Amino acid sequence: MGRNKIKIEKIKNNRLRQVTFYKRKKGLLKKAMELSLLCDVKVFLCIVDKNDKTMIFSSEKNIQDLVNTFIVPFHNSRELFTHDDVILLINI
Amino acid sequence: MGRNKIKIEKIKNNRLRQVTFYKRKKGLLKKAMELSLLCDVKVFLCIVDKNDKTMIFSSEKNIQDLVNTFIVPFHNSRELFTHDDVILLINI
DNA sequence: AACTATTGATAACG
DNA sequence: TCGTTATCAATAGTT
Repeated sequence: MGRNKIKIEKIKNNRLRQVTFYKRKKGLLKKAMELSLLCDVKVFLCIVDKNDKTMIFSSEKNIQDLVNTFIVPFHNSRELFTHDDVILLINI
Repeated sequence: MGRNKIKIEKIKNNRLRQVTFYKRKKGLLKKAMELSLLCDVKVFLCIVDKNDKTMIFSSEKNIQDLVNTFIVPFHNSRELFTHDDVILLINI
């Protein structure tokens, strides 16, 4: 989308990559929130940039709920996707 | 988007909610993958539905990287957003 | 599961 | 980091 279509690979230009990060992070955050509200599911999103600045979205307000829901079951989860898995799933 | 604009609140019709979940989960997964690739950042996404079925996307393939990156720093993260925070941020 | 009309997200620019 | 705009992408309702 936008003025041109871009390839999904690391954006080499530093400034451009930062701008895209700023915008898409916001977009992803919004989508995560919408999914949890619309579909009444729990969503946890964590983004870590190169400076180790960490951004977390959690649909669970209570910190203990958060740990119980997302951290504990993590070790025995049923679906774990990598980049390649997503590409297969989305049929790009 | 789509044929109509919808309110961001729990979809009451069960079948419709399931269909929307299927579509939007896929969309969110794609956006998460794209962000991590385009901007070279680490992304971790976890969705838990009402049946406790858990879906995880992680940009980190190595399980230890995953734990080090997303689980350990979680307890001292700098930005933690709730639904309301996102609404303020996105200016809906 | 497909289709498609329509809204939403965003690449380039400022 | 943020606003604007042209354009592509995601998806709500339909079939």
